This record gives sequence, C-alpha cells and structure tokens, in this order.
Amino acid sequence: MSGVKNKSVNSTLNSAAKTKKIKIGRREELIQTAVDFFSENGFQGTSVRDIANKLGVSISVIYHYFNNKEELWSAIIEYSVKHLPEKLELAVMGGGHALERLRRLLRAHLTASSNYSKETIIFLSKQDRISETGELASKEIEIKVLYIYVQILEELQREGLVKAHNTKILAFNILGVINWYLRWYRSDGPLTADALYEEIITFILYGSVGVPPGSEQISRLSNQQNT
Amino acid sequence: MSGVKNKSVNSTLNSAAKTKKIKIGRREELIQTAVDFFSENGFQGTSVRDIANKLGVSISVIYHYFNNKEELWSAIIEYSVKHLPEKLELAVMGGGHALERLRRLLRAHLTASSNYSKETIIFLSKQDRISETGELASKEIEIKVLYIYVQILEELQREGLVKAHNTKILAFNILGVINWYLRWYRSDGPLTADALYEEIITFILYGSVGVPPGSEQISRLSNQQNT
DNA sequence: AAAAAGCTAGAACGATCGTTCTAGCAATTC
DNA sequence: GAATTGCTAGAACGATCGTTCTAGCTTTTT
Repeated sequence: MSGVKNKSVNSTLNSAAKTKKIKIGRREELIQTAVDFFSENGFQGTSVRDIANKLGVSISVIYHYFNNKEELWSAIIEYSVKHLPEKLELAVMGGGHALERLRRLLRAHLTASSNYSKETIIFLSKQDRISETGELASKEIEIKVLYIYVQILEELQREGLVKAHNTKILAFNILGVINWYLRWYRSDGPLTADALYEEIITFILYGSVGVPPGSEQISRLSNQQNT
Repeated sequence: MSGVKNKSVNSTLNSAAKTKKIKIGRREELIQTAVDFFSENGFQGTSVRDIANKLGVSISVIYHYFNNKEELWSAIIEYSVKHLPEKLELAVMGGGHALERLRRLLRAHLTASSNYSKETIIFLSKQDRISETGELASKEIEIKVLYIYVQILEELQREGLVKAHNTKILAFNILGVINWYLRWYRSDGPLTADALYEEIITFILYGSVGVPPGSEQISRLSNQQNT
C-alpha cells in the first residue's frame, strides 16, 4: 500500500506532471475503476480508498466528482443498465411474428448484458443496494424488463404457442438464464459470443414454446394468419 | 438501538433469567440469526453486533461459539449447501431412463434449494467470499454440481435426445433457472411449491431435449432398448 | 459444599470506514 | 498579469468494524 511515496517536491513534480496531465477524463477513470472493484468485491467490499489507491490519487479526487460513494454507484447504473428497458422495447417493437420478436428481444438482451457485463453484475447484486432511492430505481428497471417479457409471452400464449400456464414464471425463468450467464462466461474462452448467444436463445425458445424455432416455420406461421 | 438497558442488578436478574434460561441452543440461534442477516444484507453488510443485538446478547456470545465471523459463514454452509452434491448424486443414481433421472435430479435440486433458500442465497453471493479456504470449498461444490448435470446431459446426448452442441452451456443454463428462482419466489404467494416446480422443470426439460417429457413417452423409450 | 467448566457482559483494542476540511497547485478567464 | 475557477494532497473527523480480554455469573461435575 505505502509503496513509493510521491515526495511532491514542487520542482520535480512539474516535469512529471506535465506528461501525466493528459486528463482523459478523471470522472470516467474513477467510474471505470469503481466498476472493476464493485463487480469483483461488491459495493460494500470496496472502499473509496481502494479506488483512489488503484489510480494513485487522493480520495479527495473522488469526492470532488461525486458527493458520496453511492453516487458512484448511481453513475455506473446511469450509463449502463438504466437504459436497458428502452433497448429491449425497441427490439420487440419492430414487425414480424411474435416468435421472431421474442428472438430479437433475447438477442438484444444478451448483447446489452454482455456490453455492460460488469455493470450488470453490480446491478444484480441485491444485497449492495442500501439507499431507498437506488433500491426503488432498481426495482423499477427490473419490473419494466419483466413486463416486456410477460407481454410478448402472453402474445405467444394467445396464439397457443406457449404451453406454460404462468407467463410470469416463464419470464423469470428466461431472466434467470440470461442473467446467470454473466457469472460463468469468460470472453477469453474458446467460444464466440455469437455461438453462445444462439445456444442460450435456443434453450430459452425450446423451453418457452417447445418447438424448434426455425425461421422457416416462423414465416410460415406469419403467412397463414391465425384465426 | 439503546432501548431498555438491562441494568443487571444481580438480585433482579436471577428471577428473570431463570425463566429465560431455557437454552434451546444458543449456537443454533446465532446461526439462524446470521442466516437472516447474511441473506438479506450480505456477509459484508452484516456486523457481528447486528447479530448479537438482534438476540439481545453480547458479542462475546458469538465469539464463544465461533472463532471469527467467517466461521459463522462456514457453519451455515456446512449444514446446508455442503451436502447438496451428495443429494443430487443420490437422485440421479437410481434406475430409470436418463430423462426420468434428469427429472428426479431437477426436483431434488429444487427441493434442496427451497429447503435452504436463505442459505443458498448466501452461498451464491460470490462477492462475499473472502478467505481462500471458503472460496475453494465453494468452488468445489459448484464444480461437483455442474459435473452431475453435464454427466446426465451427455448421457442424453448420446441417445440423441439433446440437440444442443455444448452440454456445459446447457448445464449452466439449467443452473441459472434453478438458482434464479430463489431471488423472486415468495412462499407466501398464491403458488404452491409443487406447481412451481413442475413449471420450472417443464421449462428446463423443453429447453434441454425439446420434447414434451410425458412419463408415457419416457417409459416407451426405456422399453424399446436403444441400439 | 467445593471445584471445574460453560456461558455472558462490558469495556477496550487497533484498524478501517465514509466523509469533511484546509490549503496549495494548475489551468482558465478576464 | 491578476483574478477566478478547477483540481488535488493530506490530515483529520467521528463512527463502526472485527476481535480480544477480564471478570463475574451460572451450571455441571465431583
């Protein structure tokens, strides 16, 4: 921890500082470091000193950009998971058969989670939500996402394609699969992201509608216009 | 927090203490309280004082039964999740077609997780594992469970019943569904546990083998003795 | 009844936590 | 060039953390 102390002699600092003062966004730097720590050790398992030390700066820097530790958490959710519902709604909104739209939804969800994997892990860590504000905001996002799935599933149910009785349970099951893969997937593995997505989507589609969802069959369903 | 202070006048304490000293296992009492706190606020979000205060005792009591906070965690895992692999192995070991054994496995897993829901939630909270010992023990359990699923899935794959290419991914997907339901299921809801299990198992079986797994079809498969 | 063992309260320990404050440096504005 | 603003270091705050220790109480053993 107390490694090479910066003696901060004014004259020597100038030369070194000048090269270092590229300022590629201290705020973003702080957030990114916080993401690494929060996702690895949890919000409660991370101290503001951990983040400051990692960047080799004083804790004052953190409190200059954020009012408190929790604002750091909020800032992370803000640019990442916050906009997940809109993205998912956009994915299901387009045309096509409901099965096709569900497939698009799943792919969009997997992509979004993958793009913000660490942030999503932080978001999903229920035990780390302290404040009432953060808790409410999180719940709202979760409910929105759940509702998007329930909606499309009920549409499929009306067409008789969903055998399950309870679409809400079905939606939870789907969310389980999608959210769980962040825990075990390592991008440095032999599997391409796309192959993985297909495997997961196939599992979910089989589990939801119980038929091999080939695109041919979907288009056939679309054309025959159900009564 | 500092409510009615126990003045601990010796004479008055005797009469009150005598009725209270039923001693229904302080250790178990501590563990159960720890389970409540750990599952709700996380290991790091729970202080030993929280547990002691909840029971209205001194923190010395905790340190009399446990050497440190983490031993409390270990004790929880010990009686609950620790024996999960054995239970699951027992479930798949019996006779019957592989599909039937998978179904038994799923039911056993759901039952075990449900019986120790809070403990399982604690176990699944990755960010709370601090010590190297606990981390290794947890990993071992996880791997064992995963392997049990991979084994039965590969058996099904050899029979051509599993369409998925990667049984490991498939196993992870299944684990996602099973572990996720602890997050949203509330036993005080309108759903019976048994109906819920069937819904989840159906989803997984559809997702795994893609056919409605009625018991009639399974027995037919068993009888015709595959080449 | 005496001795040993089990259990508990309460104070105290150093360490670390989130947060605040002051003061000085660097960059920008005027 | 002076004044203002933006940024940072470092010390310090009270609170709380996990843990230890002492001493006294209760129960069991002898």
